[in-house]
Amino acid sequence: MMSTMFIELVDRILESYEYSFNNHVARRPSPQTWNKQEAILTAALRLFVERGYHGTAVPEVADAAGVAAGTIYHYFESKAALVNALYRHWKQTVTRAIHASFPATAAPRQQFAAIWREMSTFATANPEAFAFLELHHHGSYLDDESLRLDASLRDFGAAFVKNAQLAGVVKPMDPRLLMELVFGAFIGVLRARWERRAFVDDDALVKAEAATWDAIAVHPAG
Amino acid sequence: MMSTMFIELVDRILESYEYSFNNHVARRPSPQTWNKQEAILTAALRLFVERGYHGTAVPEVADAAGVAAGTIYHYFESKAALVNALYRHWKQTVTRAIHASFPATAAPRQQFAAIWREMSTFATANPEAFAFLELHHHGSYLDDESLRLDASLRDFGAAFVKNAQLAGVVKPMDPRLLMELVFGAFIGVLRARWERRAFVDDDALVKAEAATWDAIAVHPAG
Amino acid sequence: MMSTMFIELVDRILESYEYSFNNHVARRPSPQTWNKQEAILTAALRLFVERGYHGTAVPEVADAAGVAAGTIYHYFESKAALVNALYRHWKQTVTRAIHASFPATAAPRQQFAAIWREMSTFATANPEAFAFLELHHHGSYLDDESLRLDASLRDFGAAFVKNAQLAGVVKPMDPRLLMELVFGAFIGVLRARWERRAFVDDDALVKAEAATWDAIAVHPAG
Amino acid sequence: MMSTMFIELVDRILESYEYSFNNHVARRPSPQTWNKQEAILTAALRLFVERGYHGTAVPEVADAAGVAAGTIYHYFESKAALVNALYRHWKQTVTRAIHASFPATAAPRQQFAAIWREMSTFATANPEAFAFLELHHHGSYLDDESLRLDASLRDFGAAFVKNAQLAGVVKPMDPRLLMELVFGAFIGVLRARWERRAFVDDDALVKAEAATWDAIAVHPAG
DNA sequence: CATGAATGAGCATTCATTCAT
DNA sequence: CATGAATGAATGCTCATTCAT
Repeated sequence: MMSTMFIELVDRILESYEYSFNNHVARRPSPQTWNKQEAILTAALRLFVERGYHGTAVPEVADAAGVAAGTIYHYFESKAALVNALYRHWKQTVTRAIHASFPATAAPRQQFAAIWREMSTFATANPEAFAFLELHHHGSYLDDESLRLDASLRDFGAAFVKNAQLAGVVKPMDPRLLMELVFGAFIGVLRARWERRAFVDDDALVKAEAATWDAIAVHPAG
Repeated sequence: MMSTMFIELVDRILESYEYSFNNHVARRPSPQTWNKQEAILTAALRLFVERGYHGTAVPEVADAAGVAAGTIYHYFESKAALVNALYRHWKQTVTRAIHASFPATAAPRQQFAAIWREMSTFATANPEAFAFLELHHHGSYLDDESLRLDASLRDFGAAFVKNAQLAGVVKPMDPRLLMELVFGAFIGVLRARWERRAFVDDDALVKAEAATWDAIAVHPAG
Repeated sequence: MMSTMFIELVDRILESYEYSFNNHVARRPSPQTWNKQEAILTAALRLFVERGYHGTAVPEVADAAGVAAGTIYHYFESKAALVNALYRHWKQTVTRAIHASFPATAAPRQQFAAIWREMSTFATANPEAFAFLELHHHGSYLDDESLRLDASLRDFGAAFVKNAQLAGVVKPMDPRLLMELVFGAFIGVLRARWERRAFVDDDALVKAEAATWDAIAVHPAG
Repeated sequence: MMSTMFIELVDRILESYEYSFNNHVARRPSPQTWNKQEAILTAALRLFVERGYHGTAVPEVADAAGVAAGTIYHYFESKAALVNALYRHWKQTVTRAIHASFPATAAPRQQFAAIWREMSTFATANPEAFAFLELHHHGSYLDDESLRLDASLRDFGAAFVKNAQLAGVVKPMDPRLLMELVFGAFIGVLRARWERRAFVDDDALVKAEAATWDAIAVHPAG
């Protein structure tokens, strides 16, 4: 059974979907410029992943996007606004996907599997976006709104853990700690795949999911 | 029982202890200059963690270390040599600590606990060093020797997992995957502490260790 | 009579006129930016002559040209590219002038006078450019193309000497040696004027020409 | 017959021999340090010729000389003092040699041959020193004393020309101009050898001497 | 909207010189 | 005398941002 708090959290997250990456955009683009903004974001994603934020020059992004350097400043107030828009866009995408597929009435074990599966799907379909979001340290340039989005996904994870603990199937520990442990394990596996230190196919991801569930699950002979 | 391969790996790691962070230092310092080199390394560690490699200017490091900008180039050939010396120094320190306390004849469960305990001790005693080593993407500026050191610690972890699998106490999956999953979980927990998203004391670390063991352990009823 | 080899050389030189100093320029400038590029080249010429290549700082060139330091790098890839563009521009100018006024069908004595006159005109009209081209040691920063241009002018001189030797009016010695001797004498005279060690007007240049012809000419009684 | 003026000039030059390259030296060295000073000068000569004055770092000179960087400042007040000492040393050496072998009572033709021969000998025996003295533009760092030494050799040359004109064997032109023309021709030939643009052996030098004499000589049918 | 030339502060690095030992 | 660590101003060059077109 779902706790009230969890339900409320989920609602709050749904509301936050309103925040698009246009929040920090200099102007509201007309349809025909959409392609240019998208081209900029796509180029920026690749370059930020390849060389990092500080290692990527704005004119390089412009070149890769096929636009002039000045054009970037029509769509984004600054380099920092660009990286935040990127971060927000993809963080919302993954958050939305997780939530959309979350089986609110299923058992925690199935919910866990669903979350893991959704993150796997996202990381497989958008490896650069996943690398950008989770494999980099976004030290100082993320703004409050970006950090809030990140926190909201973690809140969701922690709420799920708390709920599962109420159901008695997850270890009675700090839910935040367990949530971070699970995310850490997932990221560890995906980073190993990204950095080609391990061969990780769908089957391996499913097995890793079962193993990670074991980490937080209550075991008969614990 | 310990496999031969595992023993050999451990020996190779012991040999690699010879490499000090003076390997990539421009000049061999005399005793009285040691303080200056240490001051540079300490300042660089803090700043690289705070702002990242590309986000930190060499003159900033010099200021923080209380030396002139040019002095850094008496001790390190370049900014890249400095960050590699730093990386190597701390990676060796943690590798050495793990190995020194590794109970080669104990059961895998105790070995796992020892590794986790040593990493916890290191991360608690040197939080900045741990953040530097594990929370950053060390993209393009790490050299082969630094990468080798990182790989050697992962080899050790994978060898441990393989050995534990031979003993039948760890799940029969790709040992590299399990190793990365465990490291990821550990880093996740420590990152949560570093970024103040969770209160993680020694007790919590011990509990997290038990949970993470569950992730890779074979369980009676699955 | 003109030797075939000489004719061919002259043709090759004519072809090389295609190479403008924009060859090594970072971007192709639009008409209105021409002034800035020219301002940079003019300032660089003066400063390189006054203080030498290594003795001139790029920001000094920028100041003298009335542009920002960074602007230089819009027009030239590097300081070395700038000095090569400068060298090439003026070397081509003088080479072109010599060739354009070369009386291919005249007697060697008149050809010699024409070459000398053209070099004199150039050195008088562009004293800084001549000083830059001939009074400096262009050690390590000249690239192959620049060296090729220099060589091509010397080839032309040597070919002229060889041709004049065939006509029996020039001493039967290594034509390259005679050519270098003549160029050296010319540079010596012009350097004396540049460094104000002698008063050298047009009349003096004409007399010096006659004297230098005597150096290579066959004399009745030796 | 030798003019009085010429004799007096020669005397003044002889006096100037007193100025050794120790004039601008920080301390008067004791015998055992002579080697170090010499080592510094030898290393500096080579490096200044190879890379130019501004292109050579003082610590590089120290390295090449096998001394510490600070040691150079025991012998020379500054980098400029070092290059001036070097210039003076070699300029005096060549001046002394020319004068020592100058046949004061011989005919101008023989005197000319003697000067040329002495310069050839010097340039052959000390190619780096000759390259340093004559093939480089010593723009801004030569001090008055160095310039005076250079001027005194040119004065000698001009006086010789004037004397030969009195004897009626040299063209009646500005003697300074003829002197510069002759030096220029000589330098042109030697530069061609130094830069390997022509094969110049002793025989070629003798022939070049005869040619250069023709440049300034009065010819029957001029 | 879009451009890209222009800016100038900031970067990593060098190097002439000093000075404590 | 001799050293070489230390300095810090200066160098060649980059790059986020602006703005005239």
